[in-house]
Amino acid sequence: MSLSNNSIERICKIFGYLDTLDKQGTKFASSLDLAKAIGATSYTVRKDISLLNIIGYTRKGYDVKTLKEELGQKLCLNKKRNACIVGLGRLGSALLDYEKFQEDGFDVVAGFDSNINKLERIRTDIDVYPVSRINEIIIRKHIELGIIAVPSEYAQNIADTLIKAGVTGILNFSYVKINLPKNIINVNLDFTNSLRFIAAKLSGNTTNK
Amino acid sequence: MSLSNNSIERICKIFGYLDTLDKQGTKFASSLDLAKAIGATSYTVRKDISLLNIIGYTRKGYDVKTLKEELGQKLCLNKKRNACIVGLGRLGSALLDYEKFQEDGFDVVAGFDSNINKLERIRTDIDVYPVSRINEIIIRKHIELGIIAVPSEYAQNIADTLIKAGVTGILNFSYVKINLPKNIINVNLDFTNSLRFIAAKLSGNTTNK
DNA sequence: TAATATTTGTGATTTTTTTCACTATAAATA
DNA sequence: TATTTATAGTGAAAAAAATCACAAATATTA
Ligand SMILES: NC(=O)c1ccc[n+]([C@@H]2O[C@H](COP(=O)([O-])OP(=O)(O)OC[C@H]3O[C@@H](n4cnc5c(N)ncnc54)[C@H](O)[C@@H]3O)[C@@H](O)[C@H]2O)c1
Ligand SMILES: NC(=O)c1ccc[n+]([C@@H]2O[C@H](COP(=O)([O-])OP(=O)(O)OC[C@H]3O[C@@H](n4cnc5c(N)ncnc54)[C@H](O)[C@@H]3O)[C@@H](O)[C@H]2O)c1
Repeated sequence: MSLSNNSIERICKIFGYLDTLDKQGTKFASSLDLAKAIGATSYTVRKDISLLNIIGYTRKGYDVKTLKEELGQKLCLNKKRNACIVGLGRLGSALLDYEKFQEDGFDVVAGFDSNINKLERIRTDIDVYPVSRINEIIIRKHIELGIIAVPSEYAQNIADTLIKAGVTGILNFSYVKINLPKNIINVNLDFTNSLRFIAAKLSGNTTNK
Repeated sequence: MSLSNNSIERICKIFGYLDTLDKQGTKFASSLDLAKAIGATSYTVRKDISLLNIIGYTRKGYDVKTLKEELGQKLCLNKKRNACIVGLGRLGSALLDYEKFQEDGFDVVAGFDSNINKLERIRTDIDVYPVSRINEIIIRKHIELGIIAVPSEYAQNIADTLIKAGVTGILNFSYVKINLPKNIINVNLDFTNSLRFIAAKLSGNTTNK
């Protein structure tokens, strides 16, 4: 099996939308329904799904529950994974209390910060620790994913620490690109770049593809 | 001029990195330096830049200050734009106090929430208002960009309200895709999808392109 | 000054991605 | 039951994107 990043991204969105549909009690969804919900075309959706050898039903579309199950299986989205958040400032503490991660199978089981006072003051159900304990806790709690919400100048260092401890996936909210071994999967979310993208498109001297 | 979304995204990242280089005092950057910093190849970077008719210097690369200025000009990233945040909960209030938006030319000039108690309790330098005043304030403060951080079920409604008031760009942090007229530019940032993407790639049964 | 090394700029090529166009199928309807 | 309609599946075509390859330019070094 071999999917492009674009296909993976689309399928992840479809997966999320199927969850919404399922909770609403919707039984079937056509490729066009799915396409609209994720901002793609129906051809692309059908191609993506058929790349995974999943089939739908003529004149009905895809069975919501089944498709979600199968997509989840093929992309390993059904398996729960443990995550931690490093940097419990404004953004990190918001993330720490975002229950949806858990609902979606990403269990945030630890938070880390370098500021001991902050650790004492923080109110949350999730265990929080000083950064000095990253290695120990990641191993003990089998943490696979690291979410980085420290000031950008420390992001690379924290990433290195996380990886040394065994984390294999990193979601980085700082605005620096971190350099990682290529077996580590990494996504950078820089909100400023999203605003820039919007501003650039608004300026209009670009295609709209 | 006509740039693909991919090119725009890369250029936005380059723009941000040039800012970092400039602050460090770095004078020149080669296409390879830029490529590494944004996770692309040097060819692609050179193509992107030359699509904008910007030229570099043989054996030196690009002049950091000049390139930043020119990219900013071509993509309208130098112009300041006013933004507002709707939904001042955990995420929204973190965003409200994120100074970097302002440094990068995005002035967050208003926050809105439906909860009056929250508005009274919130501590921030930015003016906050009840949602009933969205229309009035957006017009009065010339707000072009709306950042949506309300619970997902209200996101579409808030988007409609923002657009009616004149906002033309939307950054949506909720997990629903909002439907918008096509002259409105919109980016959805769903963190769960980023984690899913990482999980899917970790599972390994995908290409690494 | 000559030789060398580095880096841009870009047309050509290759690869990837998307879209099209059409068949097959089965549900709904007459 | 026959007809119509909606929708999946998919090879082929088209479009888009990325990469290559190399000439041109100029800084550096010998
Ligand atoms: N606040 C936002 O809304 C927002 C928006 C976009 C991006 N970000 C990015 O997220 C990151 C955090 O931003 P923030 O606004 O939450 O900052 P913040 O200053 O509120 O919080 C940073 C936290 O990291 C901790 N910290 C500092 N160094 C550390 C280290 N070496 N190890 C562990 N913890 C450490 C601090 O004690 C603090 O609690 C930054 O990289 C920022 O660019 C934040
Ligand atoms: N907390 C996070 O870290 C996080 C992470 C990813 C995505 N999100 C998304 O961001 C959004 C906000 O999440 P949150 O955790 O900050 O939620 P929250 O419950 O802490 O805050 C939501 C805020 O929106 C306000 N609100 C509710 N309805 C409103 C309306 N109609 N108009 C204006 N304001 C309204 C509430 O009063 C509250 O202050 C959600 O869509 C969530 O999915 C949050």
